Amino acid sequence: MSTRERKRSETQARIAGVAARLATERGIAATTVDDVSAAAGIGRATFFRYFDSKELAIASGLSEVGAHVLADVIAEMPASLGPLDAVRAAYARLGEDFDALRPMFLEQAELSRSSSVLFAWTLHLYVDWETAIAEAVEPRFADLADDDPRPRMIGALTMAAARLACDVWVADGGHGDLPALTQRYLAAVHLPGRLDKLTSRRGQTALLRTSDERK
Amino acid sequence: MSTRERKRSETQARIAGVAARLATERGIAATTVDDVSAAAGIGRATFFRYFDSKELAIASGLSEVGAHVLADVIAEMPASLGPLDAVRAAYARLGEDFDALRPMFLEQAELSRSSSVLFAWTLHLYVDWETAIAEAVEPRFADLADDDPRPRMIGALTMAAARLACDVWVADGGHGDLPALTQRYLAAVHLPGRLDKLTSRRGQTALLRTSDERK
DNA sequence: CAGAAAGATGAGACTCAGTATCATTCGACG
DNA sequence: CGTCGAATGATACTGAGTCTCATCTTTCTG
Repeated sequence: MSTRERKRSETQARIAGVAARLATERGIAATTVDDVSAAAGIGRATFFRYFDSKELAIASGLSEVGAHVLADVIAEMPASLGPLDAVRAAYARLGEDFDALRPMFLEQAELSRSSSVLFAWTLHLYVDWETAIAEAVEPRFADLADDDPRPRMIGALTMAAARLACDVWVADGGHGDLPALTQRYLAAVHLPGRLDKLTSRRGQTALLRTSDERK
Repeated sequence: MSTRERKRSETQARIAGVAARLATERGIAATTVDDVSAAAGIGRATFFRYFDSKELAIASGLSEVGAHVLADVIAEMPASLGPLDAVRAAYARLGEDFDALRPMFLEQAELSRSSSVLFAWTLHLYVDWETAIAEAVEPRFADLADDDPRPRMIGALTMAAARLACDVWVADGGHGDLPALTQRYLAAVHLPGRLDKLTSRRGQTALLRTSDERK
């Protein structure tokens, strides 16, 4: 990793961290980009070179536990597990360390739902997670066709389940057992083997078939 | 309905419609709130009394075909259908008239994905749809407990499937058959026939206990 | 190693989204 | 009518997000 790349990712992480901390401390509205930039030791213009919006930086900082960690944990799961089981196991694994993170996690979850602008950006971030999950489970599919929708389906459905579990947990004031709740919601997600039909209609990637055939 | 209420909803619809039209014609960035307000015959301040953000107004206008229509169609489906089947049938029903709407729908779908800000607000709107779907399918559950998550689960999972189908369709340039695509994605969504109960620390909440079939 | 090339940064100016205030107007209702 | 409360429009203000340009840093190349 070159010096340039390392500095860049360090700066990005620092901005996100500062943004999340300030937003947690004083609220989103009271946290200006100037504040974050100054606290992160960068210029205002540089801030926007790293994040498209203030909210995205905050949401990104709030979800450091998110996409990459989850993707890495998924990758570490036994190869014998199927895609869905691997995601469930990864969430279970993350849940083991949850107690220590609970207060922080609750605070951040409440923050991300406190402003509709921030919530919108959080949802936007979830789509990135979906993609990360999709990529992480890809190796667990045998005979995966190009543009096979199943990985993304896994990503989207499990994220939806995890989000709902988190919603319920937050609505309950964070008193419940989020990891267990998440497991139960995830248990409700199933991809039937039938989905194979989706991708192998006439032996090719039927879902994306297509303009060429029609023309 | 009083004059005041009628005018209010008329104004709201007019703003959303104008916002969507202008954004479609000239792009989002080139569409200012002043433009929309002027074209809608209202003042700038009034605009923000109806919508929290420019993007929300546009997204709202783009999705008139959305939540309410879908919810109404779900409600019209035969009572014999279970929640999931009702949603699938509703999408199928909407798909029947799709050919006429296809160009407009594609244009709007591409627009909503053209800007990450607008996309974030679109995702935010999808959550409203999830809620609308959840409410629409509620009557199709027997023995529905308070705070039963199954309706929201139906909403979230079907919206995720529909969104992915739309993504794939848009990525393909809108050449494919979106209604059929949506049906295939929706077919991949299942709530298993028998699920565990959720025990929360706060008490016991029936959760995901039975199949989605109405009994 | 020196200098060029490519990239990252900061400063400042600018547009426009979003908020707050206040006077005015409009609809509901007696 | 006349009054009250809600809706509106004008205005001013803060801050997000964009753009340009000069400067500095890393990397490439001879």
